[in-house]
Amino acid sequence: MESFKFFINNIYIIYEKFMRLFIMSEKEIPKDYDFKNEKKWEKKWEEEDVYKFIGDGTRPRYVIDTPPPYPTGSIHLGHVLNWVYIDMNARYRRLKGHDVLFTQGWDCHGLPTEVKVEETHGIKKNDVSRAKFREFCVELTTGNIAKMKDQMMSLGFSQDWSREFITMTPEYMYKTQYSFLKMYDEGLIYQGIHPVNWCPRCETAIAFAEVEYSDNQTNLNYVNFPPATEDYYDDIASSKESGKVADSSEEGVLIATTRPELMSACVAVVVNPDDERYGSLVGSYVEVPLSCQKVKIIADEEVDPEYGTGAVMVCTFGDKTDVAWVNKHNLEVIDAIDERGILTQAAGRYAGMDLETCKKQTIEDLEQEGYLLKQEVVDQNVGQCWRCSTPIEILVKKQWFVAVRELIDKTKQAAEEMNWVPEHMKSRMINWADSMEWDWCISRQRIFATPIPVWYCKDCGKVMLPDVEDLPIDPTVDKPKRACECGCTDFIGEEDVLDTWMDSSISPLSIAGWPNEGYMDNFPSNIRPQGHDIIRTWAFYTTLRCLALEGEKPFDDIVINGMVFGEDGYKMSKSRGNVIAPDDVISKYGADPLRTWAANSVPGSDVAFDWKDIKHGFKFLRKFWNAFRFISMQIFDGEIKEPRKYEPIDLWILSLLNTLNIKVDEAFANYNFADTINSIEKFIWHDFCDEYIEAVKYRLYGDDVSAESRNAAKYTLKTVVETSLKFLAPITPFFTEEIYQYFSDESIHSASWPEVGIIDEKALENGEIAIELIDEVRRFKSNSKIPLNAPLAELNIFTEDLSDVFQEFEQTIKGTLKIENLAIKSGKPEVHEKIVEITPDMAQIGPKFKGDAGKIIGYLNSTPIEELEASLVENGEIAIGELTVPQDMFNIKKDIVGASGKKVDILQAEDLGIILEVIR
RNA sequence: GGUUCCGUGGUCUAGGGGUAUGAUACCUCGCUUACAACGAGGGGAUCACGAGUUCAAAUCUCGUCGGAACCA
Repeated sequence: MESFKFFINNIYIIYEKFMRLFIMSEKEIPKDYDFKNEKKWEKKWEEEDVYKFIGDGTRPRYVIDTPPPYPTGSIHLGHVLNWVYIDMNARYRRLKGHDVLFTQGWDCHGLPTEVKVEETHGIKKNDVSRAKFREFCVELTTGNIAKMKDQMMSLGFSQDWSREFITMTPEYMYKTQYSFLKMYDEGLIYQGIHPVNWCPRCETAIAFAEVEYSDNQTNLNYVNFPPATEDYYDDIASSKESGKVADSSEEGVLIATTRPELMSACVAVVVNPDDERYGSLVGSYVEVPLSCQKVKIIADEEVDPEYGTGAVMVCTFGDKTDVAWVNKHNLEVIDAIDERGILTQAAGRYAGMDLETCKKQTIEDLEQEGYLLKQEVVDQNVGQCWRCSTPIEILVKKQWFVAVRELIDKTKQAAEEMNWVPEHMKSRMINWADSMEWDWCISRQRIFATPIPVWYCKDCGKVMLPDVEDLPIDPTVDKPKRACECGCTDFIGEEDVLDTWMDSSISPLSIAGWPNEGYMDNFPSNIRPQGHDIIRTWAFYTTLRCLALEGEKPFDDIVINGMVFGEDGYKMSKSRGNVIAPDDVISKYGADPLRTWAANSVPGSDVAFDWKDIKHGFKFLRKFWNAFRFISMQIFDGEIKEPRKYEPIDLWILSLLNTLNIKVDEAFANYNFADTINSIEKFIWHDFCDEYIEAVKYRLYGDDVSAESRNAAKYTLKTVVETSLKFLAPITPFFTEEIYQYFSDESIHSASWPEVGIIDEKALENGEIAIELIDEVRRFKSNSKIPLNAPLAELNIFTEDLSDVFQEFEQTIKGTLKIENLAIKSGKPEVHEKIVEITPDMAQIGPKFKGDAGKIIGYLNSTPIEELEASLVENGEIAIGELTVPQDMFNIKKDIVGASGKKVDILQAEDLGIILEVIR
């Protein structure tokens, strides 16, 4: 019976133990931080609508003009850098009590999507109807957006997705087309001709970025342009009609050209204004050989007098300088080449030839008719089509334009009014605005884009616009509601579409709800975050458009992020093969370490990706986790009250914590992101973990510690962790949420920025001194191979002026270092000091002795140290000739030599000016 | 070709008139009732080069060389 009772009893004890273990384990913190939990928090935030913009004006608004990326289907590290800045900013503002409008847009339209669709469906865009082709594009884009949205969420970006905007939707097209009509009405949009880069083989316009340059050699032809006789011509028409042709042998101006085949499109001859050879000829006329039009000789600094003859013919369009000259001097335009690279009727007898044949024939004719004087071989840099290497031509095409030049001054003014971070980025936009020579060509010969909302009357060609209430329209499908003024009811719909920058350059308006009433509440945006690569596009166009449409600058602050470089030091790009996918990083380390990498940078500076930075961020979070796990064993096991009395070391760490609060707050507000993460890291890792936790361990589990002191330690630990989590929350939202959930049911991202509590200057200063002393003794233990937790019999601190401080921290010093007897004494232990090094303190000596400073340095270097020491000991100064330098202008390093009878270790803490005597 | 920025231990970086901060890597030592993926210590930089201003230059000025981004 007894044994049964014993058995039952035992069972009960085991059961009880098991239950305690079970209950404990529920509360127990996992040994390692598991970043796979990120998914869990993502869901929680979404379900709780943590990022919803309220917009009722009860809280100050903070509106972010988020970049709408191009939906390629995957985000890259450049996006990560840009969006981490945005997200930190958004989260910081929410903590500070703002109602944050942070949404996400998608800039859908563009050539790459069209190309991709052609690839995947095995078609050319004209093989199917425009509607069908667009449908394919929308389908592809919709899928890509979904993928990128997922990736953004896995990075913890806190957009309010209920306000997402997509530029290919009818709602957005309405806004883009409305903006077109509004600017057209104000005369800021017009139709005109414009030079474009053209590949005659592919028969398509190509962007400057698609032009490849190649070096080769060609002939420079010296051609005589004889003087023109005024009455031979009617305007610039050929003199041939009158049958009178200038004499080829009569000396006019000798032109050097590599492109004689374009002579029929020659509209002027240009010389340098300072070129004495031609000074008297400027303003007079010469006749172009063969095609016989009369052209004027004009002057321009751009002409290099050293090249060729110093006289250049301008034609439509041999190269980019021709375009510049035609514009600048308002010259005629002659289309001599067609879209296939064939000479037109304008080329007279050469019409129908291809360029190469024409060139050959022209040279032959020039020679025969006595115009060609000389040929020489020169190096040439030819622009070629990147796909087929055909030399590109510059053709003129009818296009739609925004009258940029009318708005330049206003745009510059607006740029001046914005707060640029960093400041120097402003000059990029100002310089760009100043260099604007051509208006903004907004028409594109594509399909997947916002249609240009105009029709042309079939009879009179007049432009017909839709009514606003009918927008959005597709003029290739929809018809005008009215007849043309001329009575005609037949119209041709514009097939060209709008440049995609026409969509994205109204983002701050669109985000604000424009053009609906009330948009002014959310416009201008508080902040525009973007990369420096698109200052000349997105920042410039947005500013221009918001000024044109609503007469206001689009945003107050513009924060510029740098480019992301690969580990090889070059900008990340597929062609270079140095790309790291964000997903690779996330699957190995989680999103937070990637975010700390991005955060550890400053606006405007390019950032190199490096795995070791990711690992470093990961290690920091693990360190924080371990600290939390350690203190969790202390702070969750009973009631902790706000203490009435703190120990001095508590006041030290709390004062540091509150100083950090101010610093991080300012750093976030000023976009000094590297400052935020670095100062938090330094505080947590070194001040808190390495110093404070070590210094309070004895209070947590020592036997002879008062309940009051123990409680104060626990309360301080809890306060530091809970508070610093909030500083870190904008940077590492997942990690901080995970820990915060042990303190609160609420999300940390719904919390408020912590109040700044006590900052006790004296505690900061004295705590620093005490910590230094503790470090000194710990180093001693470490160097002497004494375990850090082994007791020391005696420590005597010899100090002249710090005895109060050490008295104050006596318990902490004793407890942390396990010292049995601690004494604070004045004077010195029975040892003596010897000066081993004297160096001048230039910060003092320089300003005082000026030109004589060199003498002092020389004297110190050339005089034996014993002599210097003797002088200092005797007089407290060193005399050098007529100069007298007091002791405090030197940095003096001393050694302690000899000791008393007792076996002691002597330590010097030079910075504190104290001597420690340790007895083991 | 133009505009803007940048050259600081092996690598990355802070600072921006008084010889230099931190990280990382490396070497040595140590398992300390959270963390060895940790802690302590150590070596390692004439701050790209040349000239100028100054008592004093990594720092200011000019030039040279090199790199990057954007634009043409």
